Amino acid sequence: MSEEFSPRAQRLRDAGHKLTHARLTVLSVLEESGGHVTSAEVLEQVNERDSTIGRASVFRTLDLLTALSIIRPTFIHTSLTPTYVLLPDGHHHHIICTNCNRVIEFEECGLGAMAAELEQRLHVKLSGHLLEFYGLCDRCC
Amino acid sequence: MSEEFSPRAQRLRDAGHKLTHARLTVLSVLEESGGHVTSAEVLEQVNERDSTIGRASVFRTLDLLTALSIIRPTFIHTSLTPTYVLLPDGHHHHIICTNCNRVIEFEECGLGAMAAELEQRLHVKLSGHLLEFYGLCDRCC
DNA sequence: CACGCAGTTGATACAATATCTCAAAATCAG
DNA sequence: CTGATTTTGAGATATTGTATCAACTGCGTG
Ligand SMILES: [Zn+2]
Ligand SMILES: [Zn+2]
Ligand SMILES: [Zn+2]
Ligand SMILES: [Zn+2]
Repeated sequence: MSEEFSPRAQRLRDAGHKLTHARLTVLSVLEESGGHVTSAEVLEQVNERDSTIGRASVFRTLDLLTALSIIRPTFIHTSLTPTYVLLPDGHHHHIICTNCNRVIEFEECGLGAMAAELEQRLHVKLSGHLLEFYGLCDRCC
Repeated sequence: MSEEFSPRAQRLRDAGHKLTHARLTVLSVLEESGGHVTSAEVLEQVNERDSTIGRASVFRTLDLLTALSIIRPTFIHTSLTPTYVLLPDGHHHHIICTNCNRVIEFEECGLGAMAAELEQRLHVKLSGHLLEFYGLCDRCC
């Protein structure tokens, strides 16, 4: 009986990567976070669960998950630390307040048609997208 | 007779900021770059034009321009350096190849209606957006 | 279920990148 | 021009990510 892995872990394996303890730990931290976590927060959470996992592996895993379009780094406020979001169905959408840096997520998106058109016209194969609006939130208007 | 400034410089002034030499230099570097420049590239270009401008001011200006939705940092490959793009009419769109990290820009976007709907429903005031697709480019398919 | 190899790891030193501090300078309204 | 205020620049410092490489591990094979 083969062990059960999360769908995202399966995607890692299907892409030819090993399901190591370090990778599974990083992935579970990301999955249990509310989204928009910085690398420092991921490092801290990973360390809480298993302090033997090295920093380098955490960064390597974040890069790997990014390459597989499982997560995506975005810049909210400082240019120094990106925050990572999961791309649950391949996409993610939010509004960033340019005054208070609050992030408002929203779900709906009608970008399927645009993606299909781009794929055909530019001969690319798209696996996800991120849509960010900037402006002032209701508190800052 | 008042000096002429670029529309983006005017936006800075209108928002209550001074049009200093450092800020105008950073802005002109960004405007003359092709877009997708890293902070290191901006620093280098600024330094070429006026080596007396300090690093701190360049970073401060990048943050300020970001807050005003004049530019936007995005993450292309390494997690270490964001690249900045101008938001010419408030928006920018590109496709990032998750294999070779090539960036393909495209112009068309039908997000005006979505922006209007979000403004009304969430009581926000939007000033721009960034749309990123991820996938494989034509060379990597 | 042991074997073995390629992929992966972790410790540490290192590199790259951004922020802080504060006296001095520059902007710009009046 | 003058003065109130914002902004600057140098460099030390903090933060964040990478390189190196011997040791280890996942996992296919038999
Ligand atoms: Zn706000
Ligand atoms: Zn979407
Ligand atoms: Zn490519
Ligand atoms: Zn657009």
